[in-house]
Amino acid sequence: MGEPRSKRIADLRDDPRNGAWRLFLDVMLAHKERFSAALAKFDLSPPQAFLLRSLAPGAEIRMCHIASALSCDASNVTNLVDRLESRGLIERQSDPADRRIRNIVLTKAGAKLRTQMLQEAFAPPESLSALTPAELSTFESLLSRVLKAHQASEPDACAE
Amino acid sequence: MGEPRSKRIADLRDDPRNGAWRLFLDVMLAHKERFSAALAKFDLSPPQAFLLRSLAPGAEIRMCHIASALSCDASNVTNLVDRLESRGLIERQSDPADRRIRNIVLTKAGAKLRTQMLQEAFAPPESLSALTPAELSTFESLLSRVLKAHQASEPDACAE
DNA sequence: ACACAATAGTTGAATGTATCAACTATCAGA
DNA sequence: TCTGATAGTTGATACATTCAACTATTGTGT
Repeated sequence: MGEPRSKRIADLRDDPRNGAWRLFLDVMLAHKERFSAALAKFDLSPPQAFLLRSLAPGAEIRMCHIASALSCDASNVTNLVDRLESRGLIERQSDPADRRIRNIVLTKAGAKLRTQMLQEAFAPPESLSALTPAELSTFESLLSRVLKAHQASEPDACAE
Repeated sequence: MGEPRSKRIADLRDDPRNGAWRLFLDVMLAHKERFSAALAKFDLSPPQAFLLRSLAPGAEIRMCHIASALSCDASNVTNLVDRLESRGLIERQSDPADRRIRNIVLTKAGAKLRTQMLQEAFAPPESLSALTPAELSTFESLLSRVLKAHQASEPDACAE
């Protein structure tokens, strides 16, 4: 029990990942306002927007995969899908091979709204222009490696 | 009206910021689960956690500044502060110089819980270790410049 | 002083999010 | 065929979020 507390604090301070992650979260927070404002034009909430983002046009995706992509409960997905389906943006389709499964697909209107919404709400922020094209490329490659490292450590929550 | 649609799409595809921002959001999404799980131990919701994070121990901060830091409505801050105060984690203090203002401060219990919570829920993810210390330093500096560029373009919402 | 606008914060209503437990239906394997 | 796992829904509950309307207070211009 020499100096456990100050040692622990020093360790945390010295972790070179700390500052990077703190800045990551701050950048995230900084863009919440622009994001919400852009979504308001489409009458979409953030979770609804992320759900739409996860739907590739022309592709079908199971609800349990949406839950895993959004890291949320299955019943939450039921709720979100209900709202978007009632607006005619998506559709539930039954899977002929497994009748438990409901495949979600974009409607024509949904695909159109999704494209516009992605361009406005998910567009890169102006502040990214502070980086040169070379720096952007570096930034992208670093993020890509972080994401891959995460995916390698964490298997998909959904079975199959 | 030569080829407006394909030109627009090509422009978007060519924007070097696009891939970087998409990856940024994917990294954010990827860590939602770990974040929520860590917060569950403290019975805190994400907004409550970000509110606590914005409170420096020993410092006082106005509610309108919290609203601006969290990019949310003032009445939402009232709501969040109510909950945290009822748990004894923070306190409202009146400002002697301006009686409209309520300054928020951490209680002793709040400061303790905040420290533990920051270390678990806001700790850098393991996936950041995929980067070398030199790369982490680059990553941090790039994020810092993006954040600064944002702050330069957007003045604080709160007066003063 | 006075009227007036701006600011800080609260309240109540309305809607959406999120989780949990309990449930139905379906599939897959011993 | 029994059993357990999986996909999804439902209802209950709590919290988040915004809006409009409101009180209280401060600052400004005349």
